[in-house]
Amino acid sequence: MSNVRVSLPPAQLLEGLADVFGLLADANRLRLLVSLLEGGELCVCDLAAAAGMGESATSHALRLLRAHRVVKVRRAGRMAYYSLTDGHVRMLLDVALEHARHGDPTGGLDA
Amino acid sequence: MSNVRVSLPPAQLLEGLADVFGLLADANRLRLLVSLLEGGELCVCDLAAAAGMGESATSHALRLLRAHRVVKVRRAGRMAYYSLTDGHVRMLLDVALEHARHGDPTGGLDA
DNA sequence: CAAACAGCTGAACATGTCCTCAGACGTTGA
DNA sequence: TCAACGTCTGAGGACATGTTCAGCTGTTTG
Repeated sequence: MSNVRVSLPPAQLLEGLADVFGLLADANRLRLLVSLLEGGELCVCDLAAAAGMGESATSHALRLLRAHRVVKVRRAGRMAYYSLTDGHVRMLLDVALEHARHGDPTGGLDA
Repeated sequence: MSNVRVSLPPAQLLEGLADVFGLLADANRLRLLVSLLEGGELCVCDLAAAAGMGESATSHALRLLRAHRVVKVRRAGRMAYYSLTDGHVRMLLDVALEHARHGDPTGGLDA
């Protein structure tokens, strides 16, 4: 052992960070979020169609994203319109997408 | 239904993105990565100590990160020195940490 | 009102994840 | 050579995750 001292961020911060990354760690949720990033405000059935997933699964996914304040709802009659909450997630999404799209082909990451 | 057309990135890109986020979706792995971000190049036992996890668990985690080209190894005798691969992950880590540390307190994300 | 609609929810099930344990390997030092 | 060391690995089990299914609420329409 080599007496290395590394000062890590507090556990709470890391757990929170891991949670947020966890929300982005699912292709279907990414589809929903990217749809919202482009579409602005969409209802559940449109989101389901866009992401190609069942409406129940979509609802479950949105529930999760909502619980973490990543998306917000506006209810109008029997419709529920979802949109992105301004926050870190939006930025992470932007950054990740930007670099994944026309990113380095030999890029540091595979898939 | 409202005839909304949203053009999503190809499935392969989204899957890959989700995979990468998945790697960051664990507090222990984050600890390892942040340690490497600060420490530069560390051996398994130091990483284990820094992250406060067992050496077997550390090895398993590093194996995963290695398989995805997020970290690389340099072997010297019976030691294995790990370091970050330059790539998207490093940037995502930087961005996320930066904004999580002195980020907005009312921030767009909870935990 | 009744039926269709949009969405929400909980249960059940299948997968996946991450840890520990035990043991293996090659390396180093006595 | 033998034992300690650093690391790696597979098996096993506990736990989390994501989907579907069935049924529910509230809203609009015929």
